[in-house]
Parts: sequence; structure tokens; C-alpha cells
Amino acid sequence: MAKLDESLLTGLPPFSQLERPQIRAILDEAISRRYDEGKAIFREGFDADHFFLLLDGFVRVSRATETGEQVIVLHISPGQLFGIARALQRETYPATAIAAAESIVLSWPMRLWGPFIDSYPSFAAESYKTVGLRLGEIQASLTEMATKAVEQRVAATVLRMANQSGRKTEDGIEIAFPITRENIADMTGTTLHTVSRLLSGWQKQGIVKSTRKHVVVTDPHRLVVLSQSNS
Amino acid sequence: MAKLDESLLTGLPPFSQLERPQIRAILDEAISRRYDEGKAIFREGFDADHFFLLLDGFVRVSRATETGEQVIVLHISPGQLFGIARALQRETYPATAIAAAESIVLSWPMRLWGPFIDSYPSFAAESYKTVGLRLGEIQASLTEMATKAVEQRVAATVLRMANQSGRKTEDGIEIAFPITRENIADMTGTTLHTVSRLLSGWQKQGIVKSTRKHVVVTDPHRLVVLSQSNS
DNA sequence: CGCGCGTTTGAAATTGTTCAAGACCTGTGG
DNA sequence: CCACAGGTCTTGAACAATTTCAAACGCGCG
Repeated sequence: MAKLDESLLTGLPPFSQLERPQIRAILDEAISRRYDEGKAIFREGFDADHFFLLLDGFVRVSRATETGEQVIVLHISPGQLFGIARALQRETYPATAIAAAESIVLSWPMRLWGPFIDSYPSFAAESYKTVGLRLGEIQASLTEMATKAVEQRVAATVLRMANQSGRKTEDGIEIAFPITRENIADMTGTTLHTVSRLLSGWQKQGIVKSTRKHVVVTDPHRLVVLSQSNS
Repeated sequence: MAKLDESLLTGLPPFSQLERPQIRAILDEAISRRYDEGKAIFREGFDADHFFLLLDGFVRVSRATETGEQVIVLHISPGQLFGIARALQRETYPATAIAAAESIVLSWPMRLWGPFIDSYPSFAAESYKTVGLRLGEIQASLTEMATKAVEQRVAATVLRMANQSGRKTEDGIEIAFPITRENIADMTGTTLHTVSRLLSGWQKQGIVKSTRKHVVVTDPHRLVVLSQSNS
């Protein structure tokens, strides 16, 4: 396998304060791999034997219920660590990670977790910070689900994705990975039918523009209003 | 202030592998305090200047929405650490903690967090494990909210509280702290009216027995069935 | 160019909320 | 010791939001 280039990691928070040779050592232990859209990176309940860094693409993290339904918990953007179950003393992955778009992922065997944490303070700090941010995000979803009506939840969810992983286009902010009505339904605890109706309605009002597996937010401000109104 | 007795901590996971003098040192830094039912221990958004251990009683952890509604995220039982925002590199508390029943709490100033983590491996491990368990619990709530109907959510929630902090009585398992219909509604994202109707119905069927601020599960098995049925 | 997945849309059915009113406890103060 | 006040719980009825069921459409990949 060709050597990975050091510039891959130099800008990223977990490695920001490290010297060249340290980054070199870290990279030499890493395996790089490409995942096609829809391919699983790891699955809920399985042995947590690796941890990961997303270099490019997007990853969808979901949990399944006993009855087979799935709930999408969050999305991972490039530059983020994931599959860091060990940070929480877990032996197994608590959720399933699937490539939402074609993705490039670095991975390390979990036995390096301890050494990394001990040797690289910025790696430890960033890991725990990441966990904290995700916990916050999940709590935010939970409170939304508990207090907001469906339209507000969908608006808030679309908005969050546009903010976290949107890219600007001439029409507005476009969610940067393929996403179906059903995906959005799985994030908001509703049905694809309801999501379809909502998006259609918003499109008529010029708030969003959407095509197959694709959503562009053209009027973020009005979407914010929608996500907050409790009438 | 009277010296705290070392036996308070000896049985608890965070301190289980420590020697007598270490526990003595930890206790000498701690402040013990009693909180009446309903009193806040810390509030969301405030400076995270202390971390806590619940010795006796129960603590309700909740978040508020911009519009003033509150969502109860989880309950803390005796022996557990809480307010450990620093484990996640946070500067402020991400939620509000209120005594659900009269409670006895130990607290330490947050400046001791680093030293504790560095000096006592079992404390570090237990802290992160606690975070992991809570994350799991919140994720479970989230998937429940997203996939289950109200009756199933309420059944699952009552069951969870009975399991985590119930005590056996001759009638069945009793939730060990005062809890109103409205509290349960705030946990499940519904209204106190609906909760009241459900509990009344279950009581007629002999599944639970409830009085003011008080719930006893008399037939856990049927409640499990209810919490899972998707008919 | 055709097929399949993703999407749209109506209508009926249903679940849960909202509104409204009253009953019931329990601790407090006279 | 009793009455009262405030918080808690119950229940009916109307209503609204969302799901379910059903059918059809159409874009885009292979």
C-alpha cells in the first residue's frame, strides 16, 4: 500500500499540535479504505475492534429497534473521528455506521486507542470533545422530538444538515450528500409521506428546492421561523 | 463540619480500588449537602464549577426548550456521579439537575477533576463508563420517541424507572421517588392528560397501582408486552 | 430505452391533543 | 381541629394533526 501523505492529518484538531514524526507514526499504523454509498463501515453490537477518521464523504449513524425500524441518529462530516466506543469503555459499537455518500475512511486497530490517548493529549481532548458534542446533538434531537410538532422537527432537521454539511450554491445551501424523504423520516420519527408533503409545500413557497435524493435550502430564514413557530 | 465517614465511598465503583488514605484525601476535599425535593443542584448553561456524587435520594436531569417546555432526560440513582461536564471538555452544564426526592450530595470543585482523573484510574474509567451508559440511555429514549406510539413509550418509561430505581413491595415494584403524571409526560413527549388516561386504564387491568405522585408496577410482564406490541 | 426506486397525492382512518370542568388529596394556617 | 388553597388527578367531547392505505407518476441509472 502506498504511504499516506502527512498533509491528510496536519490540519485536523485531533492531531493539530503534533510534530511531523508523530503524524508519520500515526499514519503508518492507519489503513485507508473507500466505501461506496450504502456500504456499512461497522454495525451495532459488533466487537469494537477499530476506530475511524472520515477523510472524505459522509457517514450516517443509525440504530435499529427490536422491530426492525431504523432511526438515524446523526451524520459525520469529513475530519471527524467516529467509532470511538472505547472512549466510553464500551466493548461493542453502540450504533451502525453506513456511508451516506462514497467515503474515504482511515482506521486504526482499537489496541492503539490507549497509546494514542496517553501519547497525544490533543487526540484525547478532541475525542472527548467529540463525544460531548454528539451527546449534545442527540439531546437536542430528543428534546425536539419530545416538544415539537412534525413540521417543526423536519424543518429543524433539514436546517441542521444544511448547516453542518451544506455547501453554498447559487440557489442556496445544498445538503452535500444524497438523502431521501425516507431518510429524513427516519431522522424525525415520521413517515416518508408526511416529509414529501412538507417538502412539496415548502417548495411551492420557495423555501426549498428538491429533487430526487437532493435538497437545497433557498430561504434558510423562513425555515428557521418554521422550526420555531409553535402555532 | 464533621468529617465524612470513609465507608460512604468504599463500596462505590469510582473509588473501589483505592486505598484508605486516598479515600480519606478525596473525602476531605468534598462538601456534603442536603437538597429538599424540588431544589436545583445546578442549572443548564451555568458555569460547570463542581462535580457531584449522589449519596442518597434521586436526581432528575432535564433540559428546557427555547419556548419554556421542559424535557426530562434521565434520573440519577444513589452512588452515581453527575455534573461531570468536564469529562466532555465542556465549560457549562448541559442540563439542569433537580432533587426528585430529598437528596444527599457530595460535591468537589471542578479544579480537582484533572487531578482525580490523573491520580485515580478507577475514577477516570468509571466516569467515562457513566457517560457511555447515559449516552446509551438517551439514544434509547430517542429511538423510542421516534418509533413507538405514546402508550408504548409511557409503558417503556415506567418500566425503565421501575427497573433502575424501583424497590420491591408486596404489591410489586414501586418507583422509589415521587413522580407526577406531568413528569412522566415530560419524559415521553406527551401530555399529562394522556398519561393519566393510560395509567387509569392499566390500573383497571391490574397492571399498575398508582396514587398521587406514586406508581407501583404490579404486573411487569404485561407492561413489557405493552411496551413492545406495535398493534 | 426500460425498469426500479424514489416521489407525489388523495381520501379515509386513527391517534392523541386541546379545551373544559370538576373531584380529590394534603399540608397549612387560623 | 377544621377549613381552605393549591397542586394533582380524572374524564368527557370536540378537534386537529398525522398516519395509513392506495394508486400512480417520473427521473435517472444501467
